[in-house]
Amino acid sequence: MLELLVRMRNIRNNASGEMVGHPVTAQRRLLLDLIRGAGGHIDAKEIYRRASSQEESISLATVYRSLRLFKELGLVDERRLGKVRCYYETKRSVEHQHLVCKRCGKVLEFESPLIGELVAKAQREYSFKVTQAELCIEGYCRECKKKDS
Amino acid sequence: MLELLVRMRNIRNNASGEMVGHPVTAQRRLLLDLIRGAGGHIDAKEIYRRASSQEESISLATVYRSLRLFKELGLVDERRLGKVRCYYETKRSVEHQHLVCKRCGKVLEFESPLIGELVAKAQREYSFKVTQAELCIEGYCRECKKKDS
DNA sequence: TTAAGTGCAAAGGCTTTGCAGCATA
DNA sequence: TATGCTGCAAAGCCTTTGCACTTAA
Repeated sequence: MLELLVRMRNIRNNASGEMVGHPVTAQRRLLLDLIRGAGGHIDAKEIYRRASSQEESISLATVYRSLRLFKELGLVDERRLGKVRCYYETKRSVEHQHLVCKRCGKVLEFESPLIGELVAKAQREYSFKVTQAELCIEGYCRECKKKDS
Repeated sequence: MLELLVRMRNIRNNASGEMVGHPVTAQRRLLLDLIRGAGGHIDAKEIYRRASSQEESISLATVYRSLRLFKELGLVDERRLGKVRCYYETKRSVEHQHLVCKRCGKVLEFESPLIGELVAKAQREYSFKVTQAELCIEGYCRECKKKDS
């Protein structure tokens, strides 16, 4: 946690080239804590709901503004899973992808070196500079598969 | 084209088990034509813009309702590329994925058998019944890469 | 002290829906 | 003729923004 806050405080260069920081406010600390504690796959509304219960006056606007900042600083990843909503999770060292159940909404994590190969292929064949690769697999999880049949 | 309309007309079962169809209206014909003619990656607003120029009174609601029907009938695929918008394209035999340029918005198509392997792995390891797999790669295309550096 | 963050409320963009009238089969 | 599609306008959902006030450093 500490290192994230340090990173927040020392990340920009101002006009004179000095390193200047983003103030570490109580709200930002709380939100980052919540996202880290959520273990991945939490959306803005749920972050707001949990934050409100600890800090009644926090606003949804602050949640979105903080999420944008965290993204820019590389502290969290934003993923668009399923239909509409964005989900957030703190950045992890190992790349992973998601399986989303269309019936119960459960999100499973999924890892494979093949993703890296796909990215490499895109770079090679299209001279494309890849900044992000997202595989979203939709379907039905083990339990929901049974229930439906 | 013809076969798509036939499909639309004969796709449902009513309460008595007879096949009944969705009426083929002028609007649906026009919209399906436009989507097929667009060669992929067209969004609802653009579909509406083009449709309006041929049929002034058509409404955006009809565009969205038709898109939903086409999806349900399996006539078109809906893909969420980049940040927010959905793009539509007529269903093709070969599965493919997309590379989206963050600078100019261009969408490149991308094919690889590795996707199939990933899906197979998900099914195997998680007992997951996969209905859709979408890989969205973001980054910078050849031209924009040059311009930026 | 001062640049930057915050809450609030309003607005924005995309998509869906209620309703009365109209068209397809 | 009867089911169900259409246009219109309003609403819904998620996200962003303008403004005046407050706060971290």
